[in-house]
Amino acid sequence: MSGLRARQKADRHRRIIEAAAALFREAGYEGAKIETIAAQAEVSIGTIYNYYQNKGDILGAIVSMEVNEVLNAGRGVVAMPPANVGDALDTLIGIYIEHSLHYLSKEMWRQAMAISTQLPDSPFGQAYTALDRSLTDQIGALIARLQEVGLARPDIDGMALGELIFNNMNMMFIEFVKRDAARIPELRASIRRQNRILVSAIAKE
Amino acid sequence: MSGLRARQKADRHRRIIEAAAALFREAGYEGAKIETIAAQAEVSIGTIYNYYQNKGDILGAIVSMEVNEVLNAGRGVVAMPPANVGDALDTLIGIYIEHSLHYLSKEMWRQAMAISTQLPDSPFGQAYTALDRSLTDQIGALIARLQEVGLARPDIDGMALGELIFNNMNMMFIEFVKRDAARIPELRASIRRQNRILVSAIAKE
DNA sequence: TTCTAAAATTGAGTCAATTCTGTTTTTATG
DNA sequence: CATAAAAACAGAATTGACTCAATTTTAGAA
Repeated sequence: MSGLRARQKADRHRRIIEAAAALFREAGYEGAKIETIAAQAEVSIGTIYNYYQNKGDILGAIVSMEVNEVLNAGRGVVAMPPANVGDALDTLIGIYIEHSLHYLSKEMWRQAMAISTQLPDSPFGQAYTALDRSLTDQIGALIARLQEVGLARPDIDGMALGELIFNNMNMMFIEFVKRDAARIPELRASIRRQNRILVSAIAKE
Repeated sequence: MSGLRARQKADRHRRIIEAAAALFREAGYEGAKIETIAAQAEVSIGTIYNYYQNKGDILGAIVSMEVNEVLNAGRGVVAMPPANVGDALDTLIGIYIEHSLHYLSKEMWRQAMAISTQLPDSPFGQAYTALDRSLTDQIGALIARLQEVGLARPDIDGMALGELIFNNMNMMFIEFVKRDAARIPELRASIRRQNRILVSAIAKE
């Protein structure tokens, strides 16, 4: 029985997120004042803090939506991977990266990453760590799949390899969002170059 | 002719850093108020901001000292590496990690990392990126050294491999400082496990 | 020694996130 | 319905990083 209270709650959540997302994009995370978000969402400052522990958690909610979309898109690749290790990795990573700036600007990513290390125990901090874990697992699942279909050597520690690939990709992505001038094609090329070492070590000849 | 002014300047720098380092350790980065640092260092708030652009830059100065020490210690390993690829990497990385909590608490690391992604163009942001680069280069130099002495295959892209190893280590370290309960031996073991994949791919049989 | 411009210091004031407390709204109960 | 407890709201007050205009100190020329 979704009462009035529950409906109003969902509605306010939505309004706050929409107002924040718009403002973050327009004015940047730092430039967006809670006061303005509150006005835009037609709630008071106090209410925002009733819904989110701090400004970072609002951004966190937006980031989570983005990453979950990416994870969904990745499932397709794991289910039917391209027919060689190099392309399979490149395709999956490509999905992650190409998607990354859909809803979030680089500045928003920088803030999100910063908050997740700064406050690892806040709701968003924990959520972000979980999202990273999911991405790592998805890469691990791809490796496992490639081993199943006989494209990758079965004696490789798939889990460790998944972590290695994710960690490298993630660091490269962090450097990418840190430089506004950095471009996606160059990022992908760098990651491919590094993965080549791994690919040659694990692909069945 | 180091005049009075230059001497006072150096002295104030030192006092600010010492006061800040003590307070960051005691009260944590967030818990340390600029006001308190100023009082402890016997300068005014304004003076602190004359010496450092913001609170993060003070922490940055401390982090830089730490990392530079680590880089120095690493030089020895690169000059005379252990006689196989696995041990060589483990020794160098061991130096980095074992040193890491000498002056800096995990909380201080978290803040430093956060600031470096949040404000990549601030003095500290740029310095931090440069330090990462130096560490990457040092790992690259170790690989090159191992190739020279015939322990590693010469056809490997040493630069790309250095980045890969650093990026993975760094992400593992980030996760390490995010969890207060995480311990150094487990961190080293995880990194070793991941590097094993690489070692088997690049060591000359 | 005296004087002046440049450099450095000072701390009260500004700004924006977050907290806190009193008020209003909703729900459940008789 | 009436009402009391619980939940949510509002916005003024607090807090702490950072700024800036006024003041003090230093360097070095006359």
